[in-house]
Amino acid sequence: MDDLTELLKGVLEGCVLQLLAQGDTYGYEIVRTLNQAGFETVSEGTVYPILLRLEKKQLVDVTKSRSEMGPPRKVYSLNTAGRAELGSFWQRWDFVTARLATMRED
Amino acid sequence: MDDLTELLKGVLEGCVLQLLAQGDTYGYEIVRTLNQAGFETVSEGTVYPILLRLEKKQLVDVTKSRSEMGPPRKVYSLNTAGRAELGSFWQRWDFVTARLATMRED
DNA sequence: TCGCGATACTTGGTGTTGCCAAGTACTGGT
DNA sequence: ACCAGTACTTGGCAACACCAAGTATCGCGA
Repeated sequence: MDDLTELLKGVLEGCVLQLLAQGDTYGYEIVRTLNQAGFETVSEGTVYPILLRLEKKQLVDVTKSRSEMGPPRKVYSLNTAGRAELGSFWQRWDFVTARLATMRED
Repeated sequence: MDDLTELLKGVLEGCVLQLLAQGDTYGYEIVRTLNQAGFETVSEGTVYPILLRLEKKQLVDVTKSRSEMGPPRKVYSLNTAGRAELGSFWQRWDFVTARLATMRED
């Protein structure tokens, strides 16, 4: 698959929100989940900035938790504002996909 | 509808390619077509750079044509490379939408 | 004839985003 | 002591949509 970079703008943040909605998790795991979900080239340098952004926008709560293997994890959990933002994301996504589907038909 | 800016990255160029695939046209008209297609806030400052980009990438052929109202138009027509790029765009788009649909289900 | 509005295109600067590379640091196994 | 795997950070880059302002052409009404 060709370069998806531009098409992923805004989308990856939505993906991370969606993953967090399915249960608390942390950066390193999110990277591997996204890789298995088909976004094979997404790496840590992409995901961690997203998480820092979500934190700054106060869409997530953060707790440190010890790990058996390696340094402590920053475990993220979606808060109320985060769930609202996720809803807004899907709304915007549906809007765009609908318009594109229409344009494609004509 | 909220701000779609980030979600439109890469998408608008695809839209322009798609419009050109449906017939030769020019910038000013493309803006209005996009506006009527639901992308109401897309303006000239967004569309013209896309057209210059397509021209630079040699995905379109350009011909000047006089207009009854106003200055001459730069009429764009999709060439072979442009049609290939459009196909590639839809392929990438389908890829992303499919992965997002899956992530949403789970 | 003078300006005004609609048409039509250009360009410089801005902010956001994904991406790459490099670095830091903790842990367990050999 | 070393190394691989785990886990997070950060600086710089390129691309894109967007805004604002500017330029230019034409037709029409005052």
